[in-house]
Amino acid sequence: MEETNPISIIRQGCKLARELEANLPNLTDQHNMLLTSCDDIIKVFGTAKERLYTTQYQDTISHTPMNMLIRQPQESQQTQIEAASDLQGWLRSSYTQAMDIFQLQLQADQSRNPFETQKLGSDVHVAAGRDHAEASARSRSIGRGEFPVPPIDVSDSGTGNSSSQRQRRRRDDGERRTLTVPVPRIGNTEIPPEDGFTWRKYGQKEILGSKYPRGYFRCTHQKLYQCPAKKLVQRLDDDPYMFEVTYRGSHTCHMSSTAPSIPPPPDQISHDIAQFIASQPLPSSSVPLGSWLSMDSLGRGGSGMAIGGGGGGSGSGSGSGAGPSTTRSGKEVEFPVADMADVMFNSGSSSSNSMDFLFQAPEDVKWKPGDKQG
DNA sequence: CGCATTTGACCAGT
DNA sequence: ACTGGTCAAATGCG
Repeated sequence: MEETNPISIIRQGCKLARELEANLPNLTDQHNMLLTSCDDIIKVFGTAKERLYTTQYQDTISHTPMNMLIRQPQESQQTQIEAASDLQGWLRSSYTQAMDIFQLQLQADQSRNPFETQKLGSDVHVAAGRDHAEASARSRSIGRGEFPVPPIDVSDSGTGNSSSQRQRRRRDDGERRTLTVPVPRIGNTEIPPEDGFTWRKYGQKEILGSKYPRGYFRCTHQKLYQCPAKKLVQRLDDDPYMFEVTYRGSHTCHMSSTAPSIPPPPDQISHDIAQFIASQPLPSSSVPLGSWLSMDSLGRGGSGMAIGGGGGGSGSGSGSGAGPSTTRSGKEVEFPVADMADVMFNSGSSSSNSMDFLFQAPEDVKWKPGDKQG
């Protein structure tokens, strides 16, 4: 591409995304075409990100996928932000798609050569994590010779001890992938970054040498699909506005749209959708569907005690837990958008705070770098 | 009532 | 022994 202006590149990417969506009905069966198209879009956005990175956003956007573009409209770059504002929906949905594709490709790539995933990650940019983080992660995992092993298999991990003690699985997923993503500076900054999947928190732990606790998440559908995917989310010590997200395992549940390992019972699907819907602050109808699908993590005002809650003494449920604060997202959107929309808008939307909370001054968002409130 | 989160305890790896 | 990762009871919320 000849363009060098990042915004122009972004526009190009959005255009591609629109074209893709327009042709979506014709391409539903042509996964290769879809992959190619998505890849093109991803590359375009990746290029845009590089431009941004190498020019003026370096400080804030460093390792950021396009969602960062969207998520910090308050300070400088007003012009670009305005120009990009109408693209937000597309960017967000594209980001979600990119993550999906990224996951898919990772899975495919992993099966071929787990060591090459980083290359793919940097290509996709969505996962172009810090080198040192990646390196350290790899040195921790791959360095020990860990490979993706059949997860879920609770039977044992070498020390088949059986007997009465409860079994604890460890390193049931081998591969790790670390990326650094920005904290949304608007809305709730406590919410871990959106990545296109739904996660359920199962633990939090203080990590030696880190100011902030590490949150442990697993796929919401772990049981349903026996999905082994997990992620660890931790705020960076030196940059509290960045999360280091480590993905472990890959989503088998995600593959349900193409090659489901275990098809979920229909009622479970509707149950999931119902829950998903119920937990969403439904936006005004003017907001592109794709946008708010991935927008939820930005502004779910209130909940999201997922991260940083409090280390040693996070007051338990005290936090305005507006319901399940799993990082909901478009993962369930394996269904046609129209269907999803139908379901959603039939569910009785009432709220109309979509973009509003996104761009309102984050004044009541009290970001406490120390957090420990002690 | 069901589900998600919190949190202390337990377990595995180094 | 230490640290990170996971479990599961307790708790809270819708």
